[in-house]
Amino acid sequence: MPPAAAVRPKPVRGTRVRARAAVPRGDKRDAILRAAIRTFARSGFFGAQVADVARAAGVAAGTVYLYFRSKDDLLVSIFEQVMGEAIAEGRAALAGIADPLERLRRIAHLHLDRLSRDRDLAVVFQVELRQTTKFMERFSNTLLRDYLGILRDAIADGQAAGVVRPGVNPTLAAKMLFGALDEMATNWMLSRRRASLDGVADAVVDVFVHGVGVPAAEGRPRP
Amino acid sequence: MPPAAAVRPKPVRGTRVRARAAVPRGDKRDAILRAAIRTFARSGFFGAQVADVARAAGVAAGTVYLYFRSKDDLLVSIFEQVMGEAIAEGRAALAGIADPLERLRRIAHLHLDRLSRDRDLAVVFQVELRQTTKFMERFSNTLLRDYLGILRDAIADGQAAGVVRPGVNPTLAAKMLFGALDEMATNWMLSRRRASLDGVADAVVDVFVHGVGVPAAEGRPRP
Amino acid sequence: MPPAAAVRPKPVRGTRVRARAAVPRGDKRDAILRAAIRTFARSGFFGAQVADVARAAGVAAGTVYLYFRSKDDLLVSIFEQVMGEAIAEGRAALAGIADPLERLRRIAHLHLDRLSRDRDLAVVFQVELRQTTKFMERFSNTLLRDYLGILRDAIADGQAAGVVRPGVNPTLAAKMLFGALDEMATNWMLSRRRASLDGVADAVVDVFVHGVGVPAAEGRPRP
Amino acid sequence: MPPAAAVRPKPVRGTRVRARAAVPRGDKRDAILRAAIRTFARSGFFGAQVADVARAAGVAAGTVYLYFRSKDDLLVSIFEQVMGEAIAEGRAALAGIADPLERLRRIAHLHLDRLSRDRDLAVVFQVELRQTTKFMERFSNTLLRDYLGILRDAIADGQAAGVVRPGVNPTLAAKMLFGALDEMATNWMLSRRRASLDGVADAVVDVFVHGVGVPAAEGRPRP
DNA sequence: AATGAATGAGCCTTCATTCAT
DNA sequence: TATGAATGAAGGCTCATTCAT
Repeated sequence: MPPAAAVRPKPVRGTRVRARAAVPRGDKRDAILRAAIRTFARSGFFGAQVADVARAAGVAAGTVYLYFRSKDDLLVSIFEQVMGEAIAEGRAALAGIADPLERLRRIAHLHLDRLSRDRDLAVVFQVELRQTTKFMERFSNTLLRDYLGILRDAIADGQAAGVVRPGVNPTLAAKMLFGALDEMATNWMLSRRRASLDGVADAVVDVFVHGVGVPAAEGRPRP
Repeated sequence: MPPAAAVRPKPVRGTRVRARAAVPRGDKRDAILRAAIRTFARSGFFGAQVADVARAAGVAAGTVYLYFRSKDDLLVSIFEQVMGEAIAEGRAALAGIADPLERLRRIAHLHLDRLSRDRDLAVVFQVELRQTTKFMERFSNTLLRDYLGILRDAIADGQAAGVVRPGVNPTLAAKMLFGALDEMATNWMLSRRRASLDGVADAVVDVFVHGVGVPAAEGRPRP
Repeated sequence: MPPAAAVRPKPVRGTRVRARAAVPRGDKRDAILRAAIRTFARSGFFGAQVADVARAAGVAAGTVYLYFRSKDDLLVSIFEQVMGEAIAEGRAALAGIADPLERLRRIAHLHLDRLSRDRDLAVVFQVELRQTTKFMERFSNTLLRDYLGILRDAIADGQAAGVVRPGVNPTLAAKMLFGALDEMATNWMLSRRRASLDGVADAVVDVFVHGVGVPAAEGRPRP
Repeated sequence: MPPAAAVRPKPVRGTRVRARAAVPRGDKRDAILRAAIRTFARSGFFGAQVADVARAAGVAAGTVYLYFRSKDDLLVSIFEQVMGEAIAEGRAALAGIADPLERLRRIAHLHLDRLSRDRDLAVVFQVELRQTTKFMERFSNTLLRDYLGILRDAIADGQAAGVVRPGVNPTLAAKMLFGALDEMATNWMLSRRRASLDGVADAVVDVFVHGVGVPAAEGRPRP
């Protein structure tokens, strides 16, 4: 999906650029990050203690601070790490798709599939990452800016191609689609039942493209 | 043990108003609630201290606990109070409207108008109230359940009336519309510029009802 | 959030002692416990703050909670720790004594000697540990149950051995002796003068065994 | 029992020495005091709130302070009030009894009977009144000083009359008897079963006077 | 005399972060 | 690198006491 997404918040330690390859460079960092996702999802960001994350990662509390500057940094890093992967995955998936509406469909699928693959991650993204306006704004200025840009571009492309109504405001429509997908994700995450999100992406895009109204009769009162 | 001499910390309001009325009830409660909205919006729920809320309300810290059980209760009460008002307002506004699609349009307006009327309130509703799955679930089980129900019913009514496509899943469509409105609200709240939400409600409902696609010729490039 | 730079608050003790020993365990715990005895004795349990105890122990406030669950736990731990030592000491001291009355005499000595050895401890045991029925009951169900049992057994043994009147109820007599000793301890603890308890144990047991009355001629005025 | 016992802590209000008799002078004060006994017994002195006492007495919180200077004063007043009654009762009961040992027997009965008549009062006297060395000392310097004086005098009288062994230290013996009775009271108060204290007083005095030892054979080892 | 709403000082406890080893 | 014991600032909440009515 979005391109670069944020700057590495400056390497905390060991600047030696992986001196010897086989060494588990980042192995422990990953373990801690995964533990953080699990822990934040289960206890909430404020409810979770750094020591809990450390325990879940199988390291000592102090070790967390060898890889992350602070508890906040843990949350930010989750965001950046996951976004980085999502972007790469998104890029690859969208590579050969020219049809603007098909692109939207693909994006919707990627969005929901990725989150439904890992509920803990979904919790972190749908809830914990929105703790404060502080995070929200960061979130907004990276994920959303880029993500909405892609959606908007696809819609604008659709207008150029004549498959999207000229009267539609692409920016507003992009926000709508994002909001709709976001709500689906949140709803799924909160629901106890493991109802899959399969098919939801298609249905969302269908309504988004065709609307709920009856094509010809819209707005026309019943006789 | 004793709190010392204690100087009257300056009367909170005009005390002599309304000679023998029974009004003071809830007066202070409201003041605290309003102060809480302001404070939570500015500092975040976790960042705000109960003492800050009290100060903003012009009362002593302990006074907050005469009206609310806990800091959490403050947040929950904001939610309930505002929701109560919104529901009442909504009911009244929707009373005479029979056309299902017109109902949706009204709801969208109410939704965005109410939040854009008070940015602090918007912050609390769009961010602080979603702090934790705990609140989220509460939120989901009251606001959303009812709210989505209203939207869903309008859509289903639309199907019965022949103005909404039979193929649309009313529940899913309701969530989409809510998600779209919610995203508009969040976006507005985060944006620095005071761009009004005027007109947005209509645009959202337009896309929701007609879709972004070109009516008859979707997928077919224009000549 | 962070605790600031934090200057080492001065090392609590000689840190380099005992090159590679495994001793630090419990070292600090003991220091805190001793500090608690001192602090509770001087300020009373409710009057004392956990921070006072920490300061007296030369550690940070938070450190107390690494060794004890709560302020209450501090009091309970004093009780258990001291009782454990007292019981061990008592067992050893009573080991070779067969004569029931001599056992009572030894117990009385141990009881008063132990408390008079440490006035602060005496205050905690005679006053603070009886704060509430909650503690009282705990106290009663451990200390007293066992302690009274030992006294009662000695008295019953004395009956079997023919040195204690058959008409005496061993349980009641045991409580009386305990009450007498307890009162001596409390009295000593409250008295400003450092009058020693030496000799008191013997006097108490003497009255307990022989009574205050004139042996044969009780009630009959001397000629 | 003891004579004057403490000074009224200076009348809090209404110095008019009962202007018109029929007015419920002190009626409310008594109600509050009784409520305090009940409340302190159930929740402990520190656990009980002044508001609880007020509620139990059927008055407003502020009213308590019209009759008592502070929460502490409530406890002290219970002590003084009850002691006053006990003293009067004791005086009357002991009036015509010349025999020193019989006096002791009477005192023991009065002591235990009074407490066993009202369990809440017993709790307050056996536990709550010993909260702190502060109260303990006050307790010691009034109740105990006077009470022990009476016991000691009786014992000394007994020596003069030849019914008490000359070797006995009257002061020490008095403390022993008090300690024994006190322990009986505490034990009874803590025990769940409502076993009466009837008969206990006689048994205590019996052991106190005759000792537990076998008269002739005391100290003489079995052959 | 009585009320009870309001006060605000005080305290236990938590937990992110550090640092000697 | 890793550890985890120690730190200490911070804050929600209680409750004895006051005082305007």
